[in-house]
Amino acid sequence: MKDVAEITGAAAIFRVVRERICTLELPFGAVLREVELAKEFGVSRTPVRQALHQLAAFGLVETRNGVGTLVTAGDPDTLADIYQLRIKLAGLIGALATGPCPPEAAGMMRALHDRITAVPLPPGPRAFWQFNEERHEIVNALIENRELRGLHDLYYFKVAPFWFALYAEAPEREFTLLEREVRETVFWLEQGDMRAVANMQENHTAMAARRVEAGFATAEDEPEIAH
Amino acid sequence: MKDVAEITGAAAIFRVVRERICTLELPFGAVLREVELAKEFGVSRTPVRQALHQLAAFGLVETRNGVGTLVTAGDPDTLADIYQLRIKLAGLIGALATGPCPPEAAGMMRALHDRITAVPLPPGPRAFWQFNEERHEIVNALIENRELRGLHDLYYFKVAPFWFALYAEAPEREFTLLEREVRETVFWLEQGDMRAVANMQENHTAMAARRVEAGFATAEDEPEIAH
DNA sequence: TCGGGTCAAGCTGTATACAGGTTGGAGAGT
DNA sequence: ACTCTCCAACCTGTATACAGCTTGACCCGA
Repeated sequence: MKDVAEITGAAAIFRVVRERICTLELPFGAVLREVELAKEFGVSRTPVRQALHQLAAFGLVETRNGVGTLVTAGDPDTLADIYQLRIKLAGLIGALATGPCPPEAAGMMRALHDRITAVPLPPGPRAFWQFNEERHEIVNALIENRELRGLHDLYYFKVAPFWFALYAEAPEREFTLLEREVRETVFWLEQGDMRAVANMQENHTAMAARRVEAGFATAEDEPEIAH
Repeated sequence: MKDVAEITGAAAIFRVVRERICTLELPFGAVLREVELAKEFGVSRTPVRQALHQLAAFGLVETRNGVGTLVTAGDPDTLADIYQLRIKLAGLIGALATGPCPPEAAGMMRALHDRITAVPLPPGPRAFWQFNEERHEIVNALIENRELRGLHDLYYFKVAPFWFALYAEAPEREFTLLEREVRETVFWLEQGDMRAVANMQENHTAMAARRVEAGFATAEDEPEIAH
């Protein structure tokens, strides 16, 4: 009756809404109404509320009584805090790594790289997002410490909307950087050096942080639309 | 009508249940029933469910359909992962510290130390818990990075039940160690050295991890009750 | 005596009805 | 033309009713 891989109500809604936020399909400040989502997913408000509350607990949305659920717009300070921590978390991947990385990861990452280089330039935002999503999942699965794995995943989605916004500014630059990151990751995975993979993640995250913060600063200087 | 400091329904229930778990008032495997909590707090099941789902998202409880909500019993591997990460998070406090610590923190910690040394030995588990809770809150408030602050707080409650179990084994030892930790913290806070405070936190957390894991190992060796 | 099937009690998951809060606009007064 | 007031529409928060699942006890048969 149902799809094989279908997840139970609230979790599915959680994922879908999270992806919409991360891909800016729901931009900062967008309002989510429980009844609309309930209709869309064919359920009552109850599971929808569950998903939204969980998103709120993770800081991606903010619920206001009588108004709705708003996609959280990060101020520059918060953004800096998030990226600072995310960089350190990437470093911890190496610090908490005990052995060499499993060999199948290199193959998966190489397959991803092949698909990235095969795609006609420039790919659409959707393809760009999915490439990075896949990269993230492969790397994330390598983290042995379950708690760190959860945190690394959590903060990936927390910075994702800011990072994804860069693609609209400079698609070819961001795509080139993604290809480079995947290529370097393939190299170190084939060496089996988990520490190096982590260091590289740390570097690329730090670079992304600088680009995002620079973009944020210029965006702040621009006059507001319809002010 | 209501208490001044009263928090809105679900958040209050969340805190109360969390504290009960951390103080082992609700031991591992204990079942929570929504209707019971609803009666106790004088609300319907709805806010109770909200609180329990949030606790589940943080890994402190586990909800099973048709059964109830069970307090999560950590296996040794999970416990090791949690402590490993918590130690690293303590280290990050120093790594992300930018300036000297605010002077009022030293005064608060010293006042706490005075109360600890003034209490007749040995204090009850409740007093022991509250002393540590207060120590944690003072230190946690010093963390500048909001994200790290949230994580440090989260993992404090995640290891709390395991750590608190040590008190039943050796109250005087644990109390002495707590007094020592607070005393050392006062010293470094008065020096204004945030890095040193963080290093000390890291060391004390690592020591606690060893004691907890040792206690866990012996507990595993013992025959199960009513096996 | 033991093993298996059945069922009822009790729990969580979901849907719906109601209460409380917020907001934007209509309309009267200046 | 402007401002203030008020209110109706709409949204979330809460309570309650119903559906589905789990489990342990009871009972029957071998």
